[in-house]
Amino acid sequence: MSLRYAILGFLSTTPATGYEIKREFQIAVGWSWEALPSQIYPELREMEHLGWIRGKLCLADRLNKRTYHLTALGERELQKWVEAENDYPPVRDAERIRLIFLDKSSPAAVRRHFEHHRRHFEKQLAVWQSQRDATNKGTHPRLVKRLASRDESEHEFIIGLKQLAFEGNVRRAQLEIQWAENALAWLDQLQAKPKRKQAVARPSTRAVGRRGRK
Amino acid sequence: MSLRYAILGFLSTTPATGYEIKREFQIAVGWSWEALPSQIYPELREMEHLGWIRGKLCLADRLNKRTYHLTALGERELQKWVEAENDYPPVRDAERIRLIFLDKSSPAAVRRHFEHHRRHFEKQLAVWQSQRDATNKGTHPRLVKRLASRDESEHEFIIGLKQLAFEGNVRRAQLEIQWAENALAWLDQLQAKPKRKQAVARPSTRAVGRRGRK
DNA sequence: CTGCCCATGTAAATCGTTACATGATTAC
DNA sequence: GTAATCATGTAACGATTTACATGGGCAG
Repeated sequence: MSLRYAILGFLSTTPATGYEIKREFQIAVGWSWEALPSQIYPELREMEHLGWIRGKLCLADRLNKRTYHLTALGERELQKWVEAENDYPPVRDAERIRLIFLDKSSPAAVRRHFEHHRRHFEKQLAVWQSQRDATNKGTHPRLVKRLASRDESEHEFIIGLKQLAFEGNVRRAQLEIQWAENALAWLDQLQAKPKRKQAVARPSTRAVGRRGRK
Repeated sequence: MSLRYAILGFLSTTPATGYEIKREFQIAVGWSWEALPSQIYPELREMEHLGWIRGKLCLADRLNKRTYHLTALGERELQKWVEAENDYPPVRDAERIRLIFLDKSSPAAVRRHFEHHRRHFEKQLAVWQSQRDATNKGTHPRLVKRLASRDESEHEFIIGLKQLAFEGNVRRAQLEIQWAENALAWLDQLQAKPKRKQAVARPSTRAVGRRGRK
């Protein structure tokens, strides 16, 4: 049911069409909720039916374009939801399951696993960083729009919350990259001295924390 | 479709009944895949039908108890899956959506949000730490079982992978706790000097990294 | 006039949750 | 005997993905 509120939040900054929502929600990262048009359009209909949003047909464009905006009820419902205690989803991590049972595979296969992991989070990091930086510089377009309708005295608070959100996302991606690099270093070490019983190399608990990024 | 392989991996260490699988998969964290009996039992049936596992009725207990073990085909299918490139799930983070749109709420409501976040990950941390520690000390029961059937020369590799997995989970939980504490410190600062325009407190990018844990 | 982006959907299938159901065994 | 735990499910619902469908506007 979170998709509903993610859309509602999006519309609380500015009215938008289903297509515009689709664009933000389809970009793999950046927004914190991904969804496809086949879910978005029915959800918009449903919320209009509930009276949380209202859609206006833009005959000006002669396209079949509907721009939705929040109603007073929709605003209240959004407010209720954001203040409610968050319900954390169950842990489901296929990457970890794979890693744990890769112990019958070659080091090369394990290496591919970590390299893919690193690449994945490097891509995410780039997106989160650009959002964070735009937020810090005050050029984030959606943040700018949101500030426009609010009193100056509230700006510090509004900006601060976004900074925390994006900074947290950056940190998460950095952690995953560091972890993968630490794991790759461990593999290097294993392969370098393949048959020693002495001085066993274990993935060091300490080394993870150091910043060894190139 | 990952549930199938999570179960398969579980059974690759030791044969088990649906109920035993259910117990591990129901514990909120600890295992990296949560699932309920209503999903597990049908999945076992289906995999038996596919010939990946085989179930034996334990008449000894006079209970309707079926113990499943991997077939050679099942082992191959598991191996294929773990080596396949991981497919990362879409980003869906209700916590972040809430945070971003909490900007019309009171600082007290925002504080509750961060405190709940910290509590949630402190609980997770306790579980992951106990698993990591048991792995490091060599007392993790499932790891011990897995090592038993494998050649001594493989042990270092097998143990190392588990350590990496659990260490990564510990780090993730620690990151979330640090982040929440940093956020709470920012709130404190905001409320301490409520109306100054000078020396604006922003959620510092630097402070997150420091270790300020009690 | 072709291909791309705008713009909106529907239908079927899959994956996961919630609620309910049943009976046997074990500890008090 | 009665409550907890063992042990296995089924049915309905909800959320998400995949595949398919349609048509207008605009640039080359």
